Amino acid sequence: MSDKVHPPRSPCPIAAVLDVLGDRWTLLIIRDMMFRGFREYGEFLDAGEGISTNILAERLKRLVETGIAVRRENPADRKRVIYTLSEKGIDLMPAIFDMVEWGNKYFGHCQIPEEYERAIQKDKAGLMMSLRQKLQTMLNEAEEI
Amino acid sequence: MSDKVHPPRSPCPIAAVLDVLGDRWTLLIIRDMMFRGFREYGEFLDAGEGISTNILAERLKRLVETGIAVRRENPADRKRVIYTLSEKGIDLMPAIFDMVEWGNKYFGHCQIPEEYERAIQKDKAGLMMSLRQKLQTMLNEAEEI
DNA sequence: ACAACTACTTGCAATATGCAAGTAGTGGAA
DNA sequence: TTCCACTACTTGCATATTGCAAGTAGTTGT
Repeated sequence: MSDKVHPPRSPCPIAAVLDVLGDRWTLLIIRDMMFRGFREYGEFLDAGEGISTNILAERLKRLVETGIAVRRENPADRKRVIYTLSEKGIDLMPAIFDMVEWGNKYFGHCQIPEEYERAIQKDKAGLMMSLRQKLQTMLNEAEEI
Repeated sequence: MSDKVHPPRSPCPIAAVLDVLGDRWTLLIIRDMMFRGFREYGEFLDAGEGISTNILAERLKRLVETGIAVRRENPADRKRVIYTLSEKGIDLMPAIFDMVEWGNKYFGHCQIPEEYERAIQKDKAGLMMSLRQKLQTMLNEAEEI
């Protein structure tokens, strides 16, 4: 996960996914974009996971380079930079939901709120649909700027 | 991803998942167990991804420690060690399928065979069910030893 | 004009990884 | 029974990546 290129990987989708998401931080940033609505550098930094500034900057750059996130400068307030999930990023939702469910099942010490768990079990597709819509809206707003 | 413990993470399932899977190799080993039926150290080593021996050994140990895989020595041929996915490991299947689909959609250079893709689109649940059964059988056989 | 804010960079020490080589316990053939 | 190959690892060391602390640059509000 640096600027350097890794040794070439096999032409397998999983290997390709790992080239982008296979580190300790990237998916947490995506999580904060997807579930917590975070959009700014400072928000990601204070997300409570203790990521350091250089790593955050590098990962955000990479997310943009790989087309998972979009970076916009706000002309109305040019000191703020907005990061939003792209379509490609939003499409990670099923995989991330599955990971949440797996983690929730097997790691007792870190579970999502029970009401949220019930909501998933009751209508996962619906939940995902409305979240997707929300993220799509955020993306469109970002594009308008 | 070493023997040392990382800085503590937030109590979020995603963070917990990343503590186990958040590196460049672990998921590839799981993939080989899940889709290719690999079970031995030597098979993983020659899987074509270029993992080095020390990393492979460390990751296998970690997979066992975290209960994702099971390690058995075969009394009939004591130089062979068999690694098999546990229930917990098998339960990663939905997430991995989703990642495969995502990677397949967005990384043109590394797609799964088209017939396989069609099979997924046609009857994903059925595919997963039969694969799960197969892995369950492998796990049971390993337990019998 | 200045202080605070936001998004980064930079330098360096601590960790983790990759590579090459070596070890230990079988098992099978001679 | 001896020896060679095989399998699953370990070890040592160079290189790469990360974490931490500090610093910089552009912007905004006062």
